[in-house]
Amino acid sequence: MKLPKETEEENGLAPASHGRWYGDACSAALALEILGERWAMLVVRELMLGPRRFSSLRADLPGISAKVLTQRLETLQSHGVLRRRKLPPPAAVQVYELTEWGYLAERPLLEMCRWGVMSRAHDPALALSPTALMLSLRAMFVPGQAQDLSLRVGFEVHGEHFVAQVANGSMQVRRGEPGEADITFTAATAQPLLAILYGKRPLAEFERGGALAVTGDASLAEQVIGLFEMPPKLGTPAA
Amino acid sequence: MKLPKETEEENGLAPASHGRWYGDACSAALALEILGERWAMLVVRELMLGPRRFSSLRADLPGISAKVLTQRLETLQSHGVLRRRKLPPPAAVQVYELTEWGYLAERPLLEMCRWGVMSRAHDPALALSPTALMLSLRAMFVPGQAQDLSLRVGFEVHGEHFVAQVANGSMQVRRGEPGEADITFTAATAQPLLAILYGKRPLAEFERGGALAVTGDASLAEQVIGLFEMPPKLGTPAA
DNA sequence: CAGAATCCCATTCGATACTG
DNA sequence: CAGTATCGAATGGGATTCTG
Repeated sequence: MKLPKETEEENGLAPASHGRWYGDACSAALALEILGERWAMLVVRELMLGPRRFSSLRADLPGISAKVLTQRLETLQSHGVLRRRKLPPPAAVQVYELTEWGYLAERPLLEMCRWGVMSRAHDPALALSPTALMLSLRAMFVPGQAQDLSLRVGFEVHGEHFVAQVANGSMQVRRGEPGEADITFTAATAQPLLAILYGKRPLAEFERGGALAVTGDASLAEQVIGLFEMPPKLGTPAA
Repeated sequence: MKLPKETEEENGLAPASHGRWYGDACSAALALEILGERWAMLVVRELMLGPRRFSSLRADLPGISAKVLTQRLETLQSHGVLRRRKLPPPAAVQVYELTEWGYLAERPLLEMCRWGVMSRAHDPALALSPTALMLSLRAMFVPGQAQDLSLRVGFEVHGEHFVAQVANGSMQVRRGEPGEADITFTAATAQPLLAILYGKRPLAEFERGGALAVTGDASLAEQVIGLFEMPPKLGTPAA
């Protein structure tokens, strides 16, 4: 145990490639070992809606350093959660992309979302990346409200475009160009969208203030808002 | 930031009672802040089937030190995930117990289970606490297989007793005395149970070896085994 | 821009020892 | 039994710098 580290740096796959290990057959412990490391699950979150570049990831993970991001990407790659990929020649940039298994981490991630939002310590006023916002939509989506609804909702947040496609009581979210949607919400930050979708604040208030624009079939707005619901607060009030 | 620590130990509830903070409105980030700390989610796991004592927790979390367990219990309590409770006079011992919100962490926990088990790095030969075994049952339970089944399955592992109650296509697990069940599996460790329930190894093999005993209506064993299924392996093989 | 390499402090972990 | 106290070692991770 006190060997001056010899054959421990060579293999990026040993029992624990970063030194800790629960020694527990519980698969949750293994998952925690991989996703529970600081920043790891948030990196996965940022990749959940498609491949991203290093600097793009860094921009949406406020506070992460280049070093730590590099380390996490390496570790996650060694565990098979993501891979490094070179885009074909015209672009020729390098991106990080979740593996099939990595994409399946959406379920634990959304459950963490739903659990965390029940805490009274949750503060929606903090910064929220476009990807995190779109994933929160999936977390707070109430299938029952969408049984006979079929529509495409566009979102443009901080210049990034997404489409939420509602059909057969379920909803997918993907990156997509504007114009594909029946109704589109445009905002510079996530906050006004949080306010109207989850806080159920009147849309007009934010449209007037210029914080939020709605284009397309605006009559669908109320139905869209009805698709989402936040769980009740249960955590400790503040102490 | 360099103050000789004055008003920092007093409040166990500051913005971040242990110093790190993602500064992210994403509720998953908050959940990670609380449950993503080393050992935290495993402590919650051990409490998931009912209140436990300090030494009992420690015994089932191989490798945790008293110091770290104490710290985690404090932090989790300050976040409202668990509470410290004194049992009524006859017993008068102190136990830790999840709050309502704490119990709701079962969903993220089970999703982590289901995700982690898809890794080829998952090693079922490692130690598994009785509680972790019982929760794995809930994680691997396939509702479809139990539609018209109604029975109570008893488990005795390492001297601890549990009952899995199957009805209406769902299954609850709780601590319970032997004799409440239609069929009971008894084993000293979790391994033989993992082998027959998930590995679909023949029951007889372990009964003969004395690693596993079945009492009650043994004809139900096959049906019980059919209730559970492991997801396919997807993670990196080993490198 | 995408990292790799350094530096360095603060935190944290785990082992051991101690206590009501 | 249920923790507390202390200590040394390891690690984490922020900032900065350098490079292809």
